Amino acid sequence: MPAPQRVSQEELVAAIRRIAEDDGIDAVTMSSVASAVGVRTPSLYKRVADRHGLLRLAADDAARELVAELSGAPHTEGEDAAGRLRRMAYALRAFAARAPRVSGLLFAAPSAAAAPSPEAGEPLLRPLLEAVSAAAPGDPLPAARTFTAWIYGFCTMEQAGAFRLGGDVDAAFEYGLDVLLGAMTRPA
Amino acid sequence: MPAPQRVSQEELVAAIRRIAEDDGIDAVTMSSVASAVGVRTPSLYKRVADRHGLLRLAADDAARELVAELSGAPHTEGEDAAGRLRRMAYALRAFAARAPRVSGLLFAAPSAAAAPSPEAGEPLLRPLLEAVSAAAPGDPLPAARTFTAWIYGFCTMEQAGAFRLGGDVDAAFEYGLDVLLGAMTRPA
DNA sequence: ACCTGAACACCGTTCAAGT
DNA sequence: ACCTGAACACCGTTCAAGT
Repeated sequence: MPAPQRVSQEELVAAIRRIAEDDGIDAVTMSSVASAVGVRTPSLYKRVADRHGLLRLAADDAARELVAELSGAPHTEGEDAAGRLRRMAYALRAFAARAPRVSGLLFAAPSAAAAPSPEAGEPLLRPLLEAVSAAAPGDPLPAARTFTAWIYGFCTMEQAGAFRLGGDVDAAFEYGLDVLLGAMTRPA
Repeated sequence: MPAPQRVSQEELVAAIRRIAEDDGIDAVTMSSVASAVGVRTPSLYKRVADRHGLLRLAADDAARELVAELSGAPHTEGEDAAGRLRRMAYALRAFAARAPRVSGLLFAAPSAAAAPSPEAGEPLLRPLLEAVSAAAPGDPLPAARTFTAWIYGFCTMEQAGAFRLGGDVDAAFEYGLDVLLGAMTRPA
């Protein structure tokens, strides 16, 4: 006798992300998620291949949300490529601050199986590469890699509490952004 | 009746690091480490408060090793601060390539309890900060944070296989290094 | 002083059985 | 078609007992 799904995808993803942000990635267990959505553990295997699948669900959802934010922001009329990159950098950092646990999954998942699926990750990388291409003369790849390495490293370290020497972290972010955008837009 | 320790600190740390690099951080369990050094699980609690303590042991050891390499390299006579930073960057990247799993612990441990202890981490950060101070005019903190964020992000992404678009990854490293050192040594 | 066996509460995962 | 109870092999951790 056919039976309809008891928990929606939205409920499931919301529960995973809530647990991740409240109690950490390690707290996202089959048990905790199952009991959060009111079901027994084995039922989750109908939705997901294994525990990493739960994390990928959260990562994909975060990627989708971030993509929506990046493309949702109004393209100011006279905005140049450097300005677009700057806006993206702010959005990425704000997202990392708002959802530190899942945003860690976006760029450096504990396992490839917990990383966003290629289909979810690609729309996140593409606009970044496009903006770098538009801003930097010549080969955009080294510039894009420098930019993403820096912003990923900065947000990760900030969220990990690695900036322990005091000082103004916002100012350090601006400094880095200025350095990178300056170098990219300066003709080689 | 007093009894001497059965496994040396060196054996213990070596086993942890070997398991971490061979099978991943998740494979560093009380059980796997205990059986690798030929002892029962509960015995490990004489050496370490909990599982994160095992990871910290590895992280501290990696930090010590890296510090030795950084300070061991011969100070070329006429070397300036930018040259010293460049050498450090090469050393960090080489270490990340050689010991990707534990080097991940160095900068972004899954938990603060698994991060290097302050005493082990400080000698790693200090020479970096000093070199940046010597190279960059003005406040060294933003410059140092930009440098460490970039190099951490680059090495992590490289080791995670995140640079999937082909191209010359070495060239991207040189590009980023040139950009950052150039900006730091240029007067503001 | 160090090590151990036994025990506890917890995991992820599988699978036959229920509806 | 989805859900479940029961079972399995595995964790981390504690602690009283051994030497």
